[in-house]
Amino acid sequence: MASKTSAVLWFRRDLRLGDHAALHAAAGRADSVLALFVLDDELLKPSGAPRTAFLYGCLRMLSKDLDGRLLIVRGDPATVVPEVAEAAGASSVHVSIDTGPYGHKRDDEVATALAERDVELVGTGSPYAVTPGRVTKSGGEPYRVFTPFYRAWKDHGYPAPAATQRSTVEWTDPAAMPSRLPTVSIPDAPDTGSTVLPEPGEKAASQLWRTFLDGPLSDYHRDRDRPDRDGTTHMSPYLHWGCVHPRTLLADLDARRGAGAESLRSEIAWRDFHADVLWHWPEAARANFDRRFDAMEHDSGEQADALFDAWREGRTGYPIVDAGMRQLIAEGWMHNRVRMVVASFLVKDLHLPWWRGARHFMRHLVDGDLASNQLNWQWVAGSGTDAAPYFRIFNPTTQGEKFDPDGDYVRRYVPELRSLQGKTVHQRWKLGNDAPKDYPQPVVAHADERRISLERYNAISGN
DNA sequence: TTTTGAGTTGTTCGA
DNA sequence: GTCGAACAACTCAAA
Repeated sequence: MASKTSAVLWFRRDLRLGDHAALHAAAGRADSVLALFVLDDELLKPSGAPRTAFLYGCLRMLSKDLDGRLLIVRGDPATVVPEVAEAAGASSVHVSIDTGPYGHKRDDEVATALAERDVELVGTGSPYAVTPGRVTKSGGEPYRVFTPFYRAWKDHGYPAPAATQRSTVEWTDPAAMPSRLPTVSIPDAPDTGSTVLPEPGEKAASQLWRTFLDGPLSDYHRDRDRPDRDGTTHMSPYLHWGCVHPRTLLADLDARRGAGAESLRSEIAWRDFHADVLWHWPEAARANFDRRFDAMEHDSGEQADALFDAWREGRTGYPIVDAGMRQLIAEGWMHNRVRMVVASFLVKDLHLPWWRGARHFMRHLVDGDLASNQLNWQWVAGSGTDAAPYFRIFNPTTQGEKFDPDGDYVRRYVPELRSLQGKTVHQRWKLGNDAPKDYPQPVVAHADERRISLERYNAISGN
């Protein structure tokens, strides 16, 4: 009888057991599979407390689903993954492909280190419906514009969800592993202050998705823009850590008709698009995608820092902006429409560089995702793909009146304005002496700042 | 190579 | 209050 073979399944942004291509690959190749997660300080560094706490929660749920058979080690993956593979007697380490700038480099190093021990690093699937790099123009060039990408993405197609095989997988018991491995237990969640996080894990993701399908989906195309309504999926943190795979969601959407399903499908494609762009242009995580914007004049110094603090803390005197910034701190999440409004305010009204805002978002968002975050910020700033026309500058007051027409969203997050009725929360100038005294005056005048932004844009565009 | 149509999410102004 | 036009020019993608 042949000896038993084993493989390692190294979890990263795929913290689930259902519809897991790398798990299938591992189970198809070996008799037993060791589940591994590596606490990589390098990866966790830019992640703020909310995202780290959510990650630890997801790890706890995953470990529970594995009956505790999840090995957690701390260290540099290029060192510890080969150690674990050797200790497990594995001939292959299986992963979902990571196409991010850091993950890609890390996996190259790990693959090299593994190869020295005759262990293969096998990448199967990715956290995207279509793995970045696969959708190209007919000449093989990557897309820079969403709409043609979206058409090609739909033509390319995405695989159907794979059936769950968890019962047929024999999981290796990490308790039987040598003690010299740098194993740790899941750390206590970092203090997230007053931030209330979503329920972590695969089951929570699945339940939330079912609830969305049965309710808000049919009106998603309308309600997704309304921060005062609960019309969005709230799936972003789960998608980020892979508690659910996007193709699982797409399969449900494809089984339904309607504008809501089509609208959400396109949002999922946006997520794929930004990952694809970052795969082809990794420097877009830090630098302007359109390098002409390198010459854009930004404000700096004490005054600018004070305005940045006002923005961060939600005391700009623009209610929809302040509500959004306070929601970010309260929930580690902000409604998408409001993300655009506060981003536009930072860039076009305060004249601060987009990356200052992007960094703040990454520190506080539970769903903080490098590709989506950085490229959406660049979109607002005008330096990204599909850049907004120069004249598309959000008016924070108009946006508030339009998308929070009854003022419910603002009142939820800005207690100083709770005494105001209806949409008057957006129109304090109408109140005269009745305006709340404990809410700040606008830190800048939008009309003036809009003009300045247009002038600065003209200065770099050669007009 | 040239041409053509189009490009997530908006605002303001004047009739 | 509502509505349509104006707001630059350029790049991208595909025929």
